[in-house]
Amino acid sequence: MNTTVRSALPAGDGRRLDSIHDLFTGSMRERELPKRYDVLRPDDAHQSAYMLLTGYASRYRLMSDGRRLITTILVPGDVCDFGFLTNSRVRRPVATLTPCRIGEISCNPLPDSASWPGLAAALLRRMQRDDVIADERMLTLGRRNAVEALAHLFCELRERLSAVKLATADSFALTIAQDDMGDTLGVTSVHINRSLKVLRETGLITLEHGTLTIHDRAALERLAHFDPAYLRDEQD
Amino acid sequence: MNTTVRSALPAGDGRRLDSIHDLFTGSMRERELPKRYDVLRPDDAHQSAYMLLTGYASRYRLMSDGRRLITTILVPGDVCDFGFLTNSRVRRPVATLTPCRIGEISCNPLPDSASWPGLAAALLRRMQRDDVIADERMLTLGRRNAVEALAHLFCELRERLSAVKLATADSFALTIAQDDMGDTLGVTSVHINRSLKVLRETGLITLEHGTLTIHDRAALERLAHFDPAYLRDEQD
DNA sequence: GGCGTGCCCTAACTTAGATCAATACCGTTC
DNA sequence: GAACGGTATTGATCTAAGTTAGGGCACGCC
Repeated sequence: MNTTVRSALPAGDGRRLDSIHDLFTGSMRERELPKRYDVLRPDDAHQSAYMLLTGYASRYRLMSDGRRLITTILVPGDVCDFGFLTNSRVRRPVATLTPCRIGEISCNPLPDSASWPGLAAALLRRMQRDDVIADERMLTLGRRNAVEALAHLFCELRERLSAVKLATADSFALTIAQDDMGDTLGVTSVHINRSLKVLRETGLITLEHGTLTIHDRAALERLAHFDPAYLRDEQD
Repeated sequence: MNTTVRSALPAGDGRRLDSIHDLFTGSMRERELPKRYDVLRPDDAHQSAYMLLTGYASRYRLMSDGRRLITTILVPGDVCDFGFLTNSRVRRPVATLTPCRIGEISCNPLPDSASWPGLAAALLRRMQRDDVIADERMLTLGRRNAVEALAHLFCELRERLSAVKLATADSFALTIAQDDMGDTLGVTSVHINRSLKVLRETGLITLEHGTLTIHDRAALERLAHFDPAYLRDEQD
């Protein structure tokens, strides 16, 4: 159906499409993007589907007076936006936070959801996972203080990066600027800096040369009220 | 597919299923629920799909120490949760904020998405609409002050209720408690009360006997940085 | 080498919103 | 009609975070 996913794959292609990985690998074009590059601009048509391959990117919202909020931090393996599934215009801008590599597939010869139920289910699960991540972020924005917020962000990123083999039990590359962390957690970069100092002085973490090291993960998770359950892909 | 939507409708049913309305009307069972009733409890299986018919309900998140955030306010016509589309457990609790009437349809003989592409597309559009509403709420939580937040909430509710003929150009029934507004906007009910007073004293609104009246909608929208575009169902 | 630019870090002061506490105002129920 | 539970309202005080304004360091560029 043209409102969900367009025409079917060229017949005889023979590929299995049961996961998002299947969808991208093979047909995707890779691009290197600099820091602060706009991947999706509001009101543009969704021409392609994008997957982040390396680096950090963000979905964000701007206010007319310059206030900004990063609504989602994207890590490698994440689909930049699911708007390509409907024939809509871009509603949420997406931009890189660091230099990135992204994979792009054209929207036009997109496989039909009906003939690839496994893919449709995988897309649905991903969308719902994004939703619970968003809910958790809302809880942070509305009810956690800055130190808890930062702790929670670190726990969440570690967990998500760990799922794609980019984090160990206690460390990962964190190259996001403090300004961007501020816009993610709804505070100023000055206050991010202060809160970072608290976490450092409590001995919970160190952050240097773009690497975050967690010294006491249990304590950090307790401080953040972090429960990894919401990130687990329950494939029951 | 059992991970997306289960078995097909009994053959020969003959109904068209091109909208969410089609899905519910006919096969749904109606229930009257009191205020503060749990519609969906975390970790339960999704047995049914629910649509709110009258009243206000909420998706929310709790922290172990009692802090709460309402992540979504549901108005009549809204689907309580889309988790029923996958065979997952309830991840986000849903509860009524006022006495409500809801429509319930069993998950088991749910129509197959493949045979009802119009329905699948409608569901997808609804989910994406919820996402942009969530993003806008995040902007509120992270970057708007309490008066702006309240103004924005009122503008958004008016717009959404207006789409289902439950609001006029300048008024609608607002029976949500100040406590719940606080948990929606990430502030205390005391501060909601004070911000409400500001809006009243500025002459922008009155709120009495459960009815909100907007006296200067343009001014309220300007104050809130409200742009109704994100709510419009662009059916291009 | 000097200079700009983008981050990081810190301090001093201000403010939005939290907390605590008291009173008022319902609509129910006995 | 009294008693009660839930909600709204307001005041006084406190605090987390904002604002403003620096200085520092690393980098790429002319």
